[in-house]
Amino acid sequence: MSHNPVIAPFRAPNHRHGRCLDAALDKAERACKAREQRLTPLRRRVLELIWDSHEPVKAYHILDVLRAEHKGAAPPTVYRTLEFLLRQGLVHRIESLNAYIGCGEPGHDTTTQFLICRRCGEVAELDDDDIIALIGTKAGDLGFAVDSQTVEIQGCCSKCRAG
Amino acid sequence: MSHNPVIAPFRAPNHRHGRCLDAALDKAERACKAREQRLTPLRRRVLELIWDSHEPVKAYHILDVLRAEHKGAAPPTVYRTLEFLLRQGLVHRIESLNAYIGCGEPGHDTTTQFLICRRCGEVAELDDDDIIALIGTKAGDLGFAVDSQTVEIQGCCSKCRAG
DNA sequence: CACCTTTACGTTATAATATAACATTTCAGC
DNA sequence: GCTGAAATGTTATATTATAACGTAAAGGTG
Repeated sequence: MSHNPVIAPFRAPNHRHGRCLDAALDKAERACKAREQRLTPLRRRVLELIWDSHEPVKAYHILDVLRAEHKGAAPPTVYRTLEFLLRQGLVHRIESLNAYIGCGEPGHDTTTQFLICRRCGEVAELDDDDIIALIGTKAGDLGFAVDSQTVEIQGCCSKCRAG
Repeated sequence: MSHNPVIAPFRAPNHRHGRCLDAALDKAERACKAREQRLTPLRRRVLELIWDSHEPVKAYHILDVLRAEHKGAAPPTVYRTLEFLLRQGLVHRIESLNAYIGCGEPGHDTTTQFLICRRCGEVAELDDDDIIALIGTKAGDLGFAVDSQTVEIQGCCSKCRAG
């Protein structure tokens, strides 16, 4: 049996988001420190805004918030910061939504999969070795060498189905 | 053993694109006729532009060509036409590229997978039941009901690896 | 510390992708 | 031919993203 593939689950009823957010920022601090990368106040703030929920966040939403906080904010402010956070594996981009979401396991930079609930908008993140391997094998059978995989699964989460 | 999953392969050395294009347009005509949908000259022309290659085509590239051909062309011309072609399953949208590609099997409207060669830009399309099923199972294990899957695999095709 | 190099951020402009809203034309069926 | 629905035309604007160049702050080196 393979290990638990869930990196970031849909929020449980008892989810304490404050703790979740603190943990994410703390992990980010450590990850950056370990790699001698600078998690500047701006970068930290953007990461915090992304972790504000478990839903993907739009670049221009981040920009709106930053603008309210300081005058120098402009699109490059946001996109450069996102670029850094993506490079460090602290956030992921959801291609099918043009939006960004925090990564539950920054160290961990393999390809992951996203479950996107169309009802509540929440996203869960998986790192499922079986999916990765099967896609690799199937592509390999056709002589294709895989660099990366974009796997985004749209549907309805258990909470929404139950509710 | 499962059936051949390849809907649209990477072009073989002997690929005769004229025939390929004609076949695609012909299938489209039939598919629309069967469903009593109108493949108007505009729609047919856009489909033809998309089938002009086996690479994903950008909406504004289509617009540029249409503009050269007739003055009334504007963004809604293209996006509405794409919407029709997508609805009919005649084209697919590649989310990770914001681009559109012809569908090799219009009837066939299950979820498919794309192999995207970063070197030559060509895209192959698969309908691999094993991938679909595995993703469905894994998501189902977490209580998630899958509506649709976006599977886009980036890498290097066999021709580019060989060449 | 003074210098310098690199990295981060500011600023302005513009490119690329996509949709809203309403007017006009065309087509199929009567 | 008339009519209602579908398709297309037209204008405007929203959304997403990058280019290019200038300034400032951080961190290393003598």
